[in-house]
Amino acid sequence: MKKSGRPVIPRKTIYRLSIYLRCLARLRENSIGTVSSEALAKAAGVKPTQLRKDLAYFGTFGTRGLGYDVNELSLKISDELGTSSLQPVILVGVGNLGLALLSYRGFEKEGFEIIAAFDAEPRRKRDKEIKQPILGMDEMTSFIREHGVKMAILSVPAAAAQVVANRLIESGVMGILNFSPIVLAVPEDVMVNNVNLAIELENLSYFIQS
Amino acid sequence: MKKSGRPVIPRKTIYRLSIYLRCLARLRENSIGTVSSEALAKAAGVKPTQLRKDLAYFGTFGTRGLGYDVNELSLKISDELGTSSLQPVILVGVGNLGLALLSYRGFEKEGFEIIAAFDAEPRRKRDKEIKQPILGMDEMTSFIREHGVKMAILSVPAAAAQVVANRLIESGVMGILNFSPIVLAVPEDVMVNNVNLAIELENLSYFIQS
DNA sequence: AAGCGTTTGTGAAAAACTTCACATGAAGGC
DNA sequence: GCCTTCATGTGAAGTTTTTCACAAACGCTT
Repeated sequence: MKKSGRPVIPRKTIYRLSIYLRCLARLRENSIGTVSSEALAKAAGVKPTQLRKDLAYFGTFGTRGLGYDVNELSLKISDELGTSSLQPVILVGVGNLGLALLSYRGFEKEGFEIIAAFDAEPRRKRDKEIKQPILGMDEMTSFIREHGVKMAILSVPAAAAQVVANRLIESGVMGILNFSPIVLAVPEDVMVNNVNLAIELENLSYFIQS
Repeated sequence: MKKSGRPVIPRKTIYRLSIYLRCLARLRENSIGTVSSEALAKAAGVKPTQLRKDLAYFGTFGTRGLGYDVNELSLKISDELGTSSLQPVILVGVGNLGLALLSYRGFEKEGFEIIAAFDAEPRRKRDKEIKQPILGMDEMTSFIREHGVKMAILSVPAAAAQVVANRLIESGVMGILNFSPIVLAVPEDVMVNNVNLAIELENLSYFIQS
């Protein structure tokens, strides 16, 4: 049975919807009420037709001859992305990077909250004051189940990544933002997004040489 | 006129080459001398045919019936990516995230070195000891020129990102790894890779809901 | 030295994604 | 109320990327 009449929205489109949403937020801050696909596309770094195609996947919101209502479009994209409700996230691996992510005040504004962190040495001295509790790995599974956590940020060393990922998935986590420099093996229904800084740099360096 | 006989290698392929390189490194650590496209592809999370197509863009290195020599293939990919030589990188914006990146001991191993950081308040008290100098923004341009810096990591607040990017580009930077949550407007010959954590999370959350 | 099993390399097909071209609809002036 | 102007929405065309299918080539065994 097909799940209602909705078309499958391509992964790349979803990615761009997030970008549009941020551009729209800036327009709102500047009290701009209406925007054309041309202007919004420029702000997002894409072509106008692409923006319109992206939106067409889940509705038609524009007014011909005029453009899009900034507030309305924000709402519709937010709705589509399911960003309307605050999602609880946990972080595993409180090293340098993990600690920085914990202190990063940019998530809440965007609809996410890191509600707890886990580390093999939870009581290790850390330079920085943070508000989230740092718990031991043995408490992880029960915490995930109790709080219905569905997403995790993984910033443990490479050697531990797969083991920890397995435990996360067993406990009910469905999405992992992976900062470890290895490719995780996961079941099909689990989603992994990789952020690998060395690869990004390597990538840059290749293209600026040519 | 076509620029020598070399085909243009797609961006995505370059990205995957970096991944293959890391998988090969792990095989080497385990003293594995030969690997089939099937095994390597599995480790990298891609299909075997894709791996072979990717390699075919710049040569043929395998032995039919046997597979690839791990050392040789590592070398060839490294060569292609131009990762053989250490690249100097600067970081701009020493906030939470910037500081974490400075402390991150994963770049050198991969052929990059953050040789200096810049901040509007270079003398601000920071909790952590780091080895790189933190300089003022007024010293940035001369530093870039003197050291022939071609790549920069941008981790300043959104409001400052475009202005700083402009200055980086004027000074000679050709590649920017952008952590600010805005889309930078840059000339065609300048390459920007965006890393936006909120978008990655949003992306995850969308796909685990369906 | 020939045959067998295995794995690469690659043209061709398929799928995914982007861009084009233009008809359609809405707002505002005359 | 009609006409002009503007910008959306969308089928079709184009491009890029992935996957398929299979011939060619190598090592190993006999």
